[in-house]
Amino acid sequence: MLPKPQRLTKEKDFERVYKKGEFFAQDFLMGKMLKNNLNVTRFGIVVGVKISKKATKRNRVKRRLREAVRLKLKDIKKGFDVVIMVRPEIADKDYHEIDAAVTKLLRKAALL
RNA sequence: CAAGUGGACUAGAUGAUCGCCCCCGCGUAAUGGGGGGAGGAAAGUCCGAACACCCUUUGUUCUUCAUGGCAAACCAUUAGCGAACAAAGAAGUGGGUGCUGGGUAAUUCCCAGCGGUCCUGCAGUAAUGUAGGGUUAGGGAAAGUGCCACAGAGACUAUACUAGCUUAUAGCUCGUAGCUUUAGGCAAAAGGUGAAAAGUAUGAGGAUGUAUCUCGAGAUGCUACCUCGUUUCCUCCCGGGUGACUGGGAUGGAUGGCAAACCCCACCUGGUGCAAGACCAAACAAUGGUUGGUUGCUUGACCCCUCAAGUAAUCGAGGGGCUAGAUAGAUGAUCAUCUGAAAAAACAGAAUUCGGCUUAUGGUCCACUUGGGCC
RNA sequence: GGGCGGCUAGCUCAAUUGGUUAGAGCGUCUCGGUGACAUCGAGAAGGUCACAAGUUCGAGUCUUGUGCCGCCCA
Repeated sequence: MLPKPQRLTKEKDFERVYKKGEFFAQDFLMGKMLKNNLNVTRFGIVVGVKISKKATKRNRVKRRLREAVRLKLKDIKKGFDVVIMVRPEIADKDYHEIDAAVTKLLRKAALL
């Protein structure tokens, strides 16, 4: 799990990133990012019902994504709000594939 | 051995690294230390309750009018039978339940029983009875309405097509007799239709009628009606049972099915739901809505053990235990080893709480049923 | 968390208050027609009425349970 200050929690924060954020994508991952004028980078992870109707599978995907992001936190540039979204193919991927995709995604966004 | 049904138990272990949530009367300048951290279904939301607020009624107590002064502000309301506390839910538009007794906070749930029904065995000529097992939404059809397709003559006010008897009429014929046409009446035992044919069924004997077969007579099958025996249901009487029901007897009687068709009867039911509600702050003249936060939030119809009551569901007493409480939402990720056929081993993620029901599902064990093999 | 609705042919929809063999349009296939195609004409195939159980003589229709899809409430 991410430390609490580095989570995106408020509905309004998500709305702001959705409307004004810069879009990028890689494989089965998508993201939007926006400067937040803080000295930390905050992450929000969105896994919708379309990924799977089973709550257990969605939770598994979210945990793996968070873990992949958490292990890279100290190398990530500070001062952004990032929302990560997923496509349905992620349901069959194991942790190592997700980890590799997250690395490529963050490099593409120039956060890493 | 295989399959099915029912029941009980279980839901990987250990270690390493990196993390998250809650608690601590452990501790610090800070870093830290310790403890706890998803399910049997957490699911579906099909029921029931707790709890909260609102509505109505009643009772008790307190007060005799606090804020504000009728509106420029996003919306609504704003001067009155006021406020607080407690108890109750009358009426039944409507909704729900429906054999009996018990359990429970309560139920459409659970337990035990009664009746029906199905299967197997036994008894009997048969109807039927009886033992075991399964299953059962099971009040009322002599309160009323409605429906019963197709087929069939007729389908609940029964009914006359074929065959039969009979009256009238007209025709053929020499003819009072015979045959035929048309109209009406009688009769429900035969034929054929259907889920059902008019309403208890069945056996024996008599009797009547009829169909088929062969040489007139006989044989076989069905049979109105009568007698006797057994039997279903209704009514009444006497027993048994808390009761649903049931045993015996009597004279009298015979009422088609469908209420998961309308309906009738009996009983239950005020409404909304933690997105309930409460508090703090912001804004407003005030209150509410609104926005942000706190709370409600986990000690509870709780769990475990022993003894007692009860056929059981369940419950009484004693002892012990504390077992998630999040809020973009924790309870994890990766690797290694072990058990294992397989650890990528199923189904699946708490959101106010609890009790049921239903559905999904890996493994182990037990009981029963069916089938096969061996002795 | 709470509330509500739907499911019939490949697609879009019917089925008259339980009744005989579930229909229509589009689409598909075959034949005709054309040098070939379209339009057109003729014909045919295609349904576990979402699934299961029950009530009934009889169920797409009634009852109950299940599954799937969708909508509403901050």
